[in-house]
Amino acid sequence: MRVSREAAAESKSRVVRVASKMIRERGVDAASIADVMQAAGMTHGGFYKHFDSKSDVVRAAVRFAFDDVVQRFDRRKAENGEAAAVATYVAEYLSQEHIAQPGIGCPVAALGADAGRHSDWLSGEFAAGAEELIERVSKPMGNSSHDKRSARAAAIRTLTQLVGAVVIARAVGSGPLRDEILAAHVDGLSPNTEAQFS
Amino acid sequence: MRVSREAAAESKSRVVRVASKMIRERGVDAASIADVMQAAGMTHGGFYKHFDSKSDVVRAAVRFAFDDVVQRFDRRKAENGEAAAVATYVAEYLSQEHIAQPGIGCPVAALGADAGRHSDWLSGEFAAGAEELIERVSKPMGNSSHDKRSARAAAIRTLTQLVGAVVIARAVGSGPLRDEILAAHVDGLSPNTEAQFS
DNA sequence: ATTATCTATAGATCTATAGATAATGC
DNA sequence: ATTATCTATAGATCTATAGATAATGC
Repeated sequence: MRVSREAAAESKSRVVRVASKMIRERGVDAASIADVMQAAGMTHGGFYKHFDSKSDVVRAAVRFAFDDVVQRFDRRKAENGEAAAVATYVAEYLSQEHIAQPGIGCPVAALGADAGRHSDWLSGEFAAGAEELIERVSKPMGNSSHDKRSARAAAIRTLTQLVGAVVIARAVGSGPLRDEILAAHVDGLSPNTEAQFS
Repeated sequence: MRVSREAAAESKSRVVRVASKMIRERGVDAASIADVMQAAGMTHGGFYKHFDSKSDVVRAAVRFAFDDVVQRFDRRKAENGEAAAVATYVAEYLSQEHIAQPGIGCPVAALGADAGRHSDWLSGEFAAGAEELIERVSKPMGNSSHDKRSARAAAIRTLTQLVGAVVIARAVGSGPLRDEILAAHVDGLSPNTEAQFS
């Protein structure tokens, strides 16, 4: 059952999309090739015409996740400006919706620990993705050379705080503690950061 | 080859200790019972006289990890007081040693994402562990009723920031970005928090 | 003729159980 | 007699490969 080149390319990108969601939901190890391929509407034997190994699709899936997040940010920025894009990013990041839907959420919060364990072949994607996020969050914070340095450090702290908040909020399960964690950040995230945005 | 009750109890706690380290290093899924038992000096068949299932030992291993962290903190507190204990906790948390040794480090940074995925049977341990950490970090921050509430929120923000910093530092692999992330926190972690400590 | 996909399977690994063994503890 | 540990294995699952099939694209 051969299909056209176009359809084959669509198949491959569908596998990446499905893998990206399933891996963020279940983790790298628990997302099996057979499950991914089934969710993509194919049998698992066909997988190896598109990818050399599972690592290959995991890397592609992580890159897809970062691209998705970054493109969403850039769309916001084009519409409402940088400061508003950052504010929206933060608000959505700390929302119950994001907590409940890791499959379409931040790859760092969902897979950061997995990347630390597979750093030999996976951390490259995370270094690149983190760099793109740092640049975007730091830009509206400062312009002079000194400002740029401290803005970069502040952006890093904002991002680590967001990631930590979502990781812990998910880890403790649904309940008052989760809500308290989210509220502590929505109300009081990085006072220095907010000041610089205003 | 039966052993004494005492020796059997020691075997069980050795399995928990070994499991706690291996699970933090490899993640819940990748730490197999056979590997844990072998590292504990036993064959894997013996496992099921001590535990009903893998979930059982994972829960025990997570609780052991939290106990370890909390006891270390409380020892410091008894020696040097609460404020110093928090400061040391933060400094050690953000150290290269902690990044390099997840097996003996914070269970939230190592396993928070795993807990989010297995929230039905694992998040209870994380909720309890996180609560203990929040109490300890918030105590030196405020005493009056209003102070207590805001101190608790500040403690939560400190903990999420630490967890996020270590998760991302591990995820990006060793290199300048990792060092920059750690430096951004060692230099400038939670200015509001530091102010309240001084 | 090439190749995207499918069927089938090899080889490894993982959780869990069954039954044997041998030392403890009543 | 009880039981902690070991040996052996069942049953499931996972990555990867081999070969067949059928539609594309030269």
